[in-house]
Amino acid sequence: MTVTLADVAARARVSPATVSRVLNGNYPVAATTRERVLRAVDELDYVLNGPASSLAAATSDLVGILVNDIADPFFGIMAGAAQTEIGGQEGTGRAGGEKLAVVCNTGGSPERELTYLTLLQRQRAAAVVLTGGALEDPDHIAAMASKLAKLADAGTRVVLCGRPPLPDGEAIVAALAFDNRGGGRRLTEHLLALGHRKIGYVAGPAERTTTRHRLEGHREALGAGGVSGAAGEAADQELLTVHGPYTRRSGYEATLELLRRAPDLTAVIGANDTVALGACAAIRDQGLRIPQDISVAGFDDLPFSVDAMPALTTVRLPLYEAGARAGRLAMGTEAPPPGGIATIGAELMVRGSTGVARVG
Amino acid sequence: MTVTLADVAARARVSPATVSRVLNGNYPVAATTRERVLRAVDELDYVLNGPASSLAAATSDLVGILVNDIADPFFGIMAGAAQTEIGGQEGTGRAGGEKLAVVCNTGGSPERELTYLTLLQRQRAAAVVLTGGALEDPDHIAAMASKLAKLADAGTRVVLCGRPPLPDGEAIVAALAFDNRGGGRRLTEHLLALGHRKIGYVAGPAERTTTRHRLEGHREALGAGGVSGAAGEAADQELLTVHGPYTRRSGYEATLELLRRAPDLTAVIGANDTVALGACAAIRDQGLRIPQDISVAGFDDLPFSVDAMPALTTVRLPLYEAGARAGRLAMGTEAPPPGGIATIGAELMVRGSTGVARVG
DNA sequence: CTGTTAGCGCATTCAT
DNA sequence: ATGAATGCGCTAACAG
Repeated sequence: MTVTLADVAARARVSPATVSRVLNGNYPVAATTRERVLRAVDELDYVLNGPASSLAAATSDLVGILVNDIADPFFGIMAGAAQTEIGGQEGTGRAGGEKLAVVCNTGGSPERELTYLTLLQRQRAAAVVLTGGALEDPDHIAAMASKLAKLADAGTRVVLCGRPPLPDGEAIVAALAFDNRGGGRRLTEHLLALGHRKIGYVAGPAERTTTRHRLEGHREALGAGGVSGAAGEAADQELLTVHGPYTRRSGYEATLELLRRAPDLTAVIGANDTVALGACAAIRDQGLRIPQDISVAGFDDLPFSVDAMPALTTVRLPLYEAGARAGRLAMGTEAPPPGGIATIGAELMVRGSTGVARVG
Repeated sequence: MTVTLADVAARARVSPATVSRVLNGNYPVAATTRERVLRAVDELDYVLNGPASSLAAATSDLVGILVNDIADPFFGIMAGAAQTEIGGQEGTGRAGGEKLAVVCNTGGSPERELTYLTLLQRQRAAAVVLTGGALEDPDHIAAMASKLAKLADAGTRVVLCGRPPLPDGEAIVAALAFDNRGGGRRLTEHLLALGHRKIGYVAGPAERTTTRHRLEGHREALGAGGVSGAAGEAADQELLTVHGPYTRRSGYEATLELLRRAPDLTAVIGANDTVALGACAAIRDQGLRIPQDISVAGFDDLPFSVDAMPALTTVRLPLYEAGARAGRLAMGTEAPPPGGIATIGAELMVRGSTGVARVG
């Protein structure tokens, strides 16, 4: 029924072992023999049996890329870059040594994150790339650390991309972390320099590393700027912060809420660009102008941010480069950074959505 | 070293077959025995060997979802929906019967599309979902048809989502096609009703089904509206059409080109929303207003389209619903439509970016 | 309901 | 450079 290695061997008048060797290309085979075998492969339209191959070799060519939200270009860009790096070597059309880079969407659910890792472990994946911020729940962190350690034990290469290293990060090949704190700080410094003192902050989901780091950078800048230094002002800051998911809707509603709490607001920072666009919509719906009445800033610099009117001031994260590097790290084609940890810079992009704070 | 089924069996004092049965849950096992086995699984921290399992059973739990561009929410939304439907049954944390839904990014390259299919075939994937428009090159169509037939032969369920059926579509389980032609027609009818007669069209990549169908709908409406009926006007239409990739940049540059060719243009249609946003930027950079001077419309109704200023008139495609349905079709949990083919409606969303055509 | 037996298709020793 | 033999870990008949 289905063509096997033995069939190819018979047709090429060689032993199965020889066919295996030419297919895997990791063993010397006479040129004429190889030719004969490849011809037989084509003629029979043979396709290697992956499971059998993986079983015998005790490793597979599967590489998993985990993302929190596949519909968000933030992850799409990183995942696409990693996948290009991993599975990009334009196949021969035949059965070569290509890796199968696949992306798995956890939807931000910690359970599904663990489930996917188990599934990948079950497949004896060659590598796993985890992208984006992590949940800060202690139980989940422990479960993840244990799971990743087992994967590493079984020979799976683990790479973190846009995610800070785990407490006990021995198991991982490398962690590429974004400088969310620094980015957040620079963004707020920019607003302070424009004279803003009442700055609303629509933060991301609570208990996520990304959310916390960006917020910490923001408050760091406020403190250094003397805005939240005085007693009583910490509570004020709490008042000016609202948490929510990374959606336009969250940005819209949180901004309305902030405007209600503090009508004298002169600027709003969004957890990311999508949230910031929601904030823009809310502000305009209130009859206010951007940036004359209220400045708005985002985070990530996704492709559409430059298209907003006015164009969005934001913090650029080199998503493609980070994803590509993670892909190479997973393949073992790039040396890990010293200590296994690298911090990736975040660059402030000043555009039209932020301006001098209005007076009064 | 690594824990196997036999180890679990020994610890639970049952035969390997029994362990296999409780793990796969597709065979009656005494409750107390099952309990004992599951305890042993947990104690030993056993994880099923996927390749071995797939080899013995001659099928795997892998489901591939192919997308043209993972960084584009158009695909992200469909893929995410399909993945939720396929791998969504919140795992027990242990090793259950979950399917592994994975998305593969072809980047629009026909070679990579075929390579991924071969890789999936090699893994003996349980199902494959192909999303988005297809390339119309005859060679590629033939290669795809042949490859899909082989996959189907090997027991892989093939589902098309947002892609028209293949010429000889016997092999596929179902094809869910978007009504791109109807959507394109209604969009242009809307513009004609507003008095537009000179309509620029920034089309998608040539030789793609999606591009052709949307364009056909557009021209159908023009013909019915008497705009391109007269002789000589066909050439005029060619002049008003520019092809390019689905990018903002393409929309921007093509629009500048269209404006150069026909300064009396009163409307521009983008191949999709991203392209339309690029068109908006170009128009504004020329000092023109939307929609007073020029109307702009897109396609897809991606989440950000409503955030443009003014909000984008576009054609809504129910991407999430289509993806979810494709997922269920792939799982076999939903009956295929009659004839295996279903056309999914495209709804016109009129917003602020289109208005009455200026006179003169 | 449970145990026994046989492969699944390939990679890899060892020979030659 | 090639062939022969062995086993990877599991599922699927069959018995019982």
